[in-house]
Amino acid sequence: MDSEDNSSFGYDAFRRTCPSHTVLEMLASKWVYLVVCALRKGRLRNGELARKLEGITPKMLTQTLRVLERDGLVRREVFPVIPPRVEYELTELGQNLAGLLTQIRSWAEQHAPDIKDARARATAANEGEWAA
Amino acid sequence: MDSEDNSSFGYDAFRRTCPSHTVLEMLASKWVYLVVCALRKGRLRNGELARKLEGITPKMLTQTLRVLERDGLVRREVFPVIPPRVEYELTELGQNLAGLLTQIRSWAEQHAPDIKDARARATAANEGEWAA
DNA sequence: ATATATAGGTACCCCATGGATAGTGAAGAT
DNA sequence: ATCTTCACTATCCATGGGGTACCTATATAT
Repeated sequence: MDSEDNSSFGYDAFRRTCPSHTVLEMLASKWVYLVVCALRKGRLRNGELARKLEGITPKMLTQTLRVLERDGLVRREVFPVIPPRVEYELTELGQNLAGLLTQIRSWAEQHAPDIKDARARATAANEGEWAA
Repeated sequence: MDSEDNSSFGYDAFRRTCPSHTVLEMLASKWVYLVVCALRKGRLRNGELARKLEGITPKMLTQTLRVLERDGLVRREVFPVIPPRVEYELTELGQNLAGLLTQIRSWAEQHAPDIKDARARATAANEGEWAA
């Protein structure tokens, strides 16, 4: 009587050892979000992704793409030409996820002002605190 | 000509300086996911959360709750009794987000097997690699 | 012939963060 | 008097996120 609302298949992300927990850990990354969103509308090259994701370093980009490839969300295609050409695209599983992540991203964009306000209020409250 | 698909309000999570980017960073945390999901069905005490979220340490629980409170997603209510009693519940904004995060969690639970398989295949492929 | 640019990625280092463990305070039960 | 509960804090340590520099192999420019 405490598995409650887990979704139909016996998987429960609240349990540390559950596979879905590790999936959640993998998804819990800023760059995973953004890379998946960026690939949503079609395949992109490494350099194109690097330019689109402002502030990502080559290392983090590669690392993130490797994880996504390993987990079957992204497909990597190498063209044996010089200079090298590598393209990345979402798999079907990745497309599926991209829909949800895009919703999160939209939520973040829509509610950014609310959260900014909340933070400002929190800061103000804390600064008032030393007076008490 | 490259803001493309950002959602209607001029916010763009791909830009490092955009408020929505910092919101995404805040959401990109395993414990934020799980705490918000856990609070979805009603207010809970610190200890109840700790028991529900297997593996969370008191420090991470408090830290996560403080962030969520600061950002206006969670409300904290203290009852001045001994021993202390503190309850947490989602704000309206938090409820709103919880719907999306629960979808992600469901997705993780549904597709955990797919991803487990993909990881197994990736590992097998890498182990075959030394033979080539 | 040498130098430079390109594209994608690796190697190395550093520090911030996640995470574990122990401690705090106040009242009531034993 | 000591122990227990509850919600935290404080402190320490290790992991890994993140930055920078470098590498490879050719085509082009000089």
